[in-house]
Amino acid sequence: MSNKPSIVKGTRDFLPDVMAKRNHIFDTIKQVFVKYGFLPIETPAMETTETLMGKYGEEGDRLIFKILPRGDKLKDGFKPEEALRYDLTVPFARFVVMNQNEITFPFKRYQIQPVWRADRPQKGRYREFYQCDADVVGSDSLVYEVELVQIFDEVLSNLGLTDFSVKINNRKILSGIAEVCGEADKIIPITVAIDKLDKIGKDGVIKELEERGISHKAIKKIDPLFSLTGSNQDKLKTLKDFLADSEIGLKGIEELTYVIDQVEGMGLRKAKLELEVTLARGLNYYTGAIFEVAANNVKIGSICGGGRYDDLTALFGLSGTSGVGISFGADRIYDVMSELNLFPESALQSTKVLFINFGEDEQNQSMKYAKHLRDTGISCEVYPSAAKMKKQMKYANDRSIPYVVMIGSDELKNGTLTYKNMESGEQETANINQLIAEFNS
RNA sequence: GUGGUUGUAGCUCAGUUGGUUAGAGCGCCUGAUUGUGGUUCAGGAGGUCGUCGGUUCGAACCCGAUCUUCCACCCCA
Repeated sequence: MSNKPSIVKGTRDFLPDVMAKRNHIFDTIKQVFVKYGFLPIETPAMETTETLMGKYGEEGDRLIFKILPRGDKLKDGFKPEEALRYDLTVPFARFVVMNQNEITFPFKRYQIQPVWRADRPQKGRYREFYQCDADVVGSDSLVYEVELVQIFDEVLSNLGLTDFSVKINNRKILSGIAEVCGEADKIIPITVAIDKLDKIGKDGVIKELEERGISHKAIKKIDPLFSLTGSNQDKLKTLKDFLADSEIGLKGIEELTYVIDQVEGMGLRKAKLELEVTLARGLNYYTGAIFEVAANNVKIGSICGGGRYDDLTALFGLSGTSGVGISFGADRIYDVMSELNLFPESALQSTKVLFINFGEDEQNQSMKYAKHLRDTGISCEVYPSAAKMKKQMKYANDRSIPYVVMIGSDELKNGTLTYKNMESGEQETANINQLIAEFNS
């Protein structure tokens, strides 16, 4: 009856060498979040279905993992009351409403936890994956949009990415476009269609707009937006003329102009900031800025996303608290970094020294020295038995431990130790204090 | 959710029209080396061919179901 064990579709085990690299990503992100004044929180893996349902568009509900009810409730029509969280933003909105009296606004929080989607897996698309979110609620200041773009730039530059684009747009501009075309009520179908410009091209988008019942007159009006070119400033100018009759559209232009001017004024390290009118994103709670980050030259979906949402907490009974936030897709960033070979060697090392075990007396001496090394902050371990030396050396080699220390009968007698550099193969004899001095130099 | 694709040793993959005992490279284990890993040499172990069922004298190969992988939609990190 011992069937081969299996793992749930779209999920993964992480081995130590993979974890070292994943932690490198998480640590880098966390460090930047902290530097910008964000505070950590966590929320439960499960939320009530009521909290989650209806927040992610029609498609979103389908992708939420529902938890089967238990006991008698199971008979009662299979109505799930609990579900695994689909992202970190909606649970955060719920969190803010419930804890509004304990937190200080503007509240800046970061959160690094897994989320689950009942999707069909593909490369770079998992059913369990981590999001690393930073959000601010309680302020509609555009200062935060500027800072969030800087955070994208700083994190990804620190991770070693050199070629990536931060795409920015504004939902108000999309509303303005729909308004100017006389199809104000069709903003969702319009944005969903033009979002695909990259993928299906201009003709494909036009076809899709037709299928979605947009008038030919409106399509003709939208047409020039498909071939928007030039610098961000050029695009802003063209859009401003295009949206001249739309109050909301002009408001979007004004916001976007501020953010772009500020960011460009201060400069970015590696990121390219690109205004992209066709950037829409599926989440329909966005109301202002919309962000997406793409790694150029790697064929994978977006690696980060984000935007401003004015009404999200209102859904849970707290109005007047605008929020804006971003999310790093750690799993996709991992895939990109693997493909580009960007993980540093140093992300792999753990134990620095292995004590070779030659017998009981030698082991006792090694344990004393190991404690000594650990007290000075050097990570080390003692091989647990007097196995063949070849086996012990191989263990050090396989674990990429850079030094081994040998204490045999001679060293025991003389109060010395022999240490070997595993990379160069050189070895020397010293006493414990000299060894510590060597490692700390 | 729709359509397609993949599965053979720990890993990457061969495997002829269905025909004895299913192979290679790498990795692993043992020895050459009783105080020296990574290199070299010699030897060895390891497979219910994803799973279940069917066709056949006979199935890794043909058929069906199922799971998994990847891809295109949908959507998204």
